[in-house]
Amino acid sequence: MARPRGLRTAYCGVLGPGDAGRRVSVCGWVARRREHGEHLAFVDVRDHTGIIQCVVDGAADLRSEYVVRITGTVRPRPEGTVNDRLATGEVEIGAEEVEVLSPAEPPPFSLGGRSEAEEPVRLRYRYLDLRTGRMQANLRIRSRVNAAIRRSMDAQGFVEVETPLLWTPTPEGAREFAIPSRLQPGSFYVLPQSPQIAKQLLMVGGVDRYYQIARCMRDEDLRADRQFEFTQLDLEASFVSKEDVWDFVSDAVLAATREATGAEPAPVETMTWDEALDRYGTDKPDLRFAMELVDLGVAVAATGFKAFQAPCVRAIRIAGGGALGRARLDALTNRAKQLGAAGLVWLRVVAAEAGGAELESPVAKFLADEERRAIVTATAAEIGDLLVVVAGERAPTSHVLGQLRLELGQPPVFEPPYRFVWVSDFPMFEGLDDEGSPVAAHHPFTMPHPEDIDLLETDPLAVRSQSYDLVLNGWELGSGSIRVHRADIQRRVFSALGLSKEDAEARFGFLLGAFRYGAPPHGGFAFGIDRLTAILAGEASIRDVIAFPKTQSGADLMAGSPRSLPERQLAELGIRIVKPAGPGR
RNA sequence: GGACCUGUGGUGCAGCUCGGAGUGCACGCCGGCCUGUCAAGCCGGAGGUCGCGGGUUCAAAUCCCGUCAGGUCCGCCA
Repeated sequence: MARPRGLRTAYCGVLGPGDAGRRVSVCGWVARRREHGEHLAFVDVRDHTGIIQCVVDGAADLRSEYVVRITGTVRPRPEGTVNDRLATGEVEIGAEEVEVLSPAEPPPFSLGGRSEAEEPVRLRYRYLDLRTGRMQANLRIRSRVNAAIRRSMDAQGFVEVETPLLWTPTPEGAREFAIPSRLQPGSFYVLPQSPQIAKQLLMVGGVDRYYQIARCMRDEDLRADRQFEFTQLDLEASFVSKEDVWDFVSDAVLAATREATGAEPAPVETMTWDEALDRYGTDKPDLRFAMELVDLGVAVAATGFKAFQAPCVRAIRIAGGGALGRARLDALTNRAKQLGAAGLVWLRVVAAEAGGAELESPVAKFLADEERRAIVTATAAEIGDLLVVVAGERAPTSHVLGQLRLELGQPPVFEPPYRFVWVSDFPMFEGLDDEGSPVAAHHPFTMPHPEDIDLLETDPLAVRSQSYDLVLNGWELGSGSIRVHRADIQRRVFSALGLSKEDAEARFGFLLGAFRYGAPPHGGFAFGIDRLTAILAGEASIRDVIAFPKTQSGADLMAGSPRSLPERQLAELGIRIVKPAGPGR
């Protein structure tokens, strides 16, 4: 707690019996008042530390949210009037002087009430919303998360370097925000979607270990976990392996978790992308709950049941799900189809006449006795459970079951425990573009897996990369990779991407130029601080850990952005509006 | 670009399925009373374009169409 200065000699929320007898001045907002005629009034004063009851002998001409300075003597409350629901409930201030520093109109919504206002109202009056305990706590958690990350980076020898916000357009990746140049009308800067290229140039520049708590801007659609502008811990280091990068980042996120929650988090786990897909049906597994995907390939290898004659047959076990009714099961089937499955087979695990478990299902008659037994064994199913089976190609089958797993079992993202996991060995390329060329899964400067480099020319889709994601409770916190630092490998990657030498030069010329002058092997990472903070603060949306966030349509309900610009300003920038998107404001 | 949910005094809700006078609840607000309250209490009062536009109907908060805003998600986010 900071030492009180200025108009105050004490903070409201920390006064206790030990302060009895002290003459103090507290400053804050009137949270509530309880008046008893002209002889007695109770005024609850709130600052960022909490609330203290002040007792005024006489009338108190105060209203909610008036800003006041109250001077008086701290005293124990009279017997029988202690409020044990209030941290300061054992004491009160006998007010001797009440100063109104600033009167206030009644706020549009209650700041300490039982029910919270809806988000549009909170966002319109964000400066009031920030006064609530929830937002005060969230901003302070965020500050401590940042501080813990900075301490960790500093202790690991990282150098904080700022990179430009006015950057140059890069043709790949997320849609960029464009900034018109006044001095060179018709030319543009862009706001960085990440400092990716800048930090690689810092490695060429011999910085060795760089980090930055960096703002990034992406002009893509918004979500609960995505804003136009967001903050990430961005880092890059030279002469390191991916395990080194993992150590750097793990230290920072675990320190932040300790700092924000006071609890000791489990070490960060590791898993390959293949394993994540097979066990959880997603590249961002939530390890807090089981319901893992079980492969039934062996169990039904020789089946006569057509639906199970597929390259991949997998199941999830829903403990106690046997009680689900027909309507619920039909809904589950429809959901699976909606997600792209050909169908869904459900099997209830019931007690068998001969003892043990047997399966009850519309399709049970198509399965041989030993197949049903093998399924029960493979899934470790118990009586009363429900098994849900999907068959088809490996990736879509896993994705459908992974999604069903989340919809049936996933707790809110912020619910402890905090299960961090590194997911590594992503494929280098995912799918093909319109021209039949592979598409980079991470970015084209990602180093291929050393065992797979020679597949670049023969089987590019089978090439694994040295990239990795950090996942927490099913949210992707960030991603990184060991980068290509050698011209020959870079040429082969570009070639695999269908990029000619000329195209590569035109798109990434200045980076490739830098690499000609001695680039150290390097790798790095970036993770979203908004997302990490939201989870640690117990929030399901990053808007609640951002002071002034935007709505899903990209509007700032308080400031009124975006808006049109005066004609004069547009002319100066050499901009003419062709199609007004709307009436403007 | 698409799917779904929401929109009713300042705030949070109910009313909508089955159309019948802006009906109701809680909080807040204004005034009065009240010397130990703490979600203070008691009495009284004010406050509404039922998001907006159109349609159906004798009659629309309620049914239909469109639209705007907010949210969740898909696409998108190398």
